[in-house]
Amino acid sequence: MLPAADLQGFREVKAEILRRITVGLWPPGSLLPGELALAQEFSVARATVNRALRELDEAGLLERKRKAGTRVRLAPLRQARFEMPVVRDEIEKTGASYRYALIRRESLVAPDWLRARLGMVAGARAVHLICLHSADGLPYQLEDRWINAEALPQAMTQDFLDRGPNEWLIATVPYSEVEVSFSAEAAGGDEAEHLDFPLGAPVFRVERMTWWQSAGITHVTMSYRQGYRLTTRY
Amino acid sequence: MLPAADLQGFREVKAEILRRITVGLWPPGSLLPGELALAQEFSVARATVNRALRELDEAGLLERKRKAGTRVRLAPLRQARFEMPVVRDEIEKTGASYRYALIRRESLVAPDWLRARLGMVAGARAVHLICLHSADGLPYQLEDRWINAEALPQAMTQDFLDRGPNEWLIATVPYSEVEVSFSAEAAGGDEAEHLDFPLGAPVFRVERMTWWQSAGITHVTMSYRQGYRLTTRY
DNA sequence: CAGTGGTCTAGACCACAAC
DNA sequence: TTGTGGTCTAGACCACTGG
Repeated sequence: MLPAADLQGFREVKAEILRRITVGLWPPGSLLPGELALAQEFSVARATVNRALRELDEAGLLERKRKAGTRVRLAPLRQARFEMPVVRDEIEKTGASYRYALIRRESLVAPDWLRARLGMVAGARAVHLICLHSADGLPYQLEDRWINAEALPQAMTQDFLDRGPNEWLIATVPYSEVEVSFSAEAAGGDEAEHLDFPLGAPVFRVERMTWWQSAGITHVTMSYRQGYRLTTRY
Repeated sequence: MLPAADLQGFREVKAEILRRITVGLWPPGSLLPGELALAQEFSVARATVNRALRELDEAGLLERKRKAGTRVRLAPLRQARFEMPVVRDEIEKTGASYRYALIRRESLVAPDWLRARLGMVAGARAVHLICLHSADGLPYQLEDRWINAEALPQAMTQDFLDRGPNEWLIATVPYSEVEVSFSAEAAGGDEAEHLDFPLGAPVFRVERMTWWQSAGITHVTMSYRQGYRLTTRY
C-alpha cells in the first residue's frame, strides 16, 4: 500500500474509503481493517473513522457487525430518496405561477375503506375535498383528500377556499407519521375532467396517509398531469 | 418546565426533543435552546445533543445555522426513502419463486437519445437487452436495458442467459452515480405482449441511469406488472 | 471470552453569520 | 465582534456476537 497522506476530516476519510472500494482495493464481501487500525493509518481519532464508516453504512455500501467487523456489501443496497415538497413550492420553484382551486367540499360519515385505513370508529365524520393545483394556468395536480373530523374538528369550520388543505394541515398538525405509495392508474372521471385526460389514460398517483399521536389524520390521493416524473440523483 | 429526568443516550434525547415538538411545546418556527443548554438540562455531553439534533435535522424537522441557532422548520421537509432491491430479492422475499428469461439481445450502434443521456461518443456501440422477470410464473417486471459497450466491453461477450444484466452489473461495476425516475406510461407493444397488458394500459415505470467515474454505464427502463405499488413509511 | 463496533464524555478549536 | 453549530480528539465503558 502506498504511504497514506494524512487525511483531515471525516469527509476525507469517507472519500478515501469509498475510493478504495470503487477501485477494487476492497472488493465486495471483503473485510475492512478495524476502526482503530484505520484511525492510526489516517492519523485521526477513532470517532472520525467511525463517523465515516457509519455514513457509508447508512448509505448502504457497508455491512457492520460487532466482533465480525466491517465488510463491503456484496450487493450495495439501492435506495432512492425523494424530496416531496408542497405542490405550491414545487410549482413556484420552476418559475411558473401557482393557482389553487377548490372543486368540491363535503362533510359526511367516513366511508368504510377510510375508517379501516385511518383506524376511525364507526359513524365517525370526515371532510372530503377535491382540489386542483395549476401551474401557469394548466392543471398540474388533482388532490382528493379526506380529513378525519374526529381527530381534527377544526377541519369542519375551514372553508379551504384560499389555500389547499395540505398547507393548512402542515400549519396545524405539528408533526406526523406518514405512509406514501406510488402507482400508475387509469384516469377516472374526476381526473379525466379536471386534469384534461382521456378517460383511462395513465396517471401517476401518489397516495399518502398520515397519523399524529397514533390517530389517523388524513388520507390523500394526488394525481399528476401527463408527463409528470419524479426524479432523484445520488 | 417540569424537572427533566436525566436522559441516557442520543436516542432518548432525540425522542424527547421530538416529543416537545409534536406536543407543541416548541412550535414550528421557534428557536430551540443551544446545544450547551440542552446538554446541561439533560445531563449529557454536548456531542450527544449534537448527534440528536443533527439526525433530526437530516430527517428534515429542524433548520440549523451557525450563530442563528436551531429552529423547528415551518414546513417539515417531506422526504421519502425507498429501498430498491434487485428484482430477484424483491420477488423471493415475498416467498414467490423467481424466474428470469432473456427475450432479446442485440449489439448495435448506440441510438442518439442514449448517447445524449449517457454522454457517449458518436458511433459508440451498445448492447441492448430485453428481459422478463417472473414471480411464480407470472410476469412481474419487464427490463429494457442498454449497456455502454465502450465503457464495459465485457458486456459484448456476456450472453445474459442465466442471470439478469442487473445482477451482472452489480457484480462487475463496483460503484456508480445513479439517477432514478418514476412515471406512469401507456403500455407499449413489448409491455403489452410480455407483461400481458392491454395496449395503452397504465404501466408503472422506473428509469435508471448509472455512471461510473463520469462514464455512462447503463440505462434501464423497468416496467412493472399491473397493480404494482412502491410504498414507504416514515 | 475476547474483539469489534456503538456510544459517551470533556475539552478544544474553528467557521460562519448575525449583530 | 461574538455566539452558535461543526467537528475533532483521546480516552473510556459497554454490548453484542463470533470463535
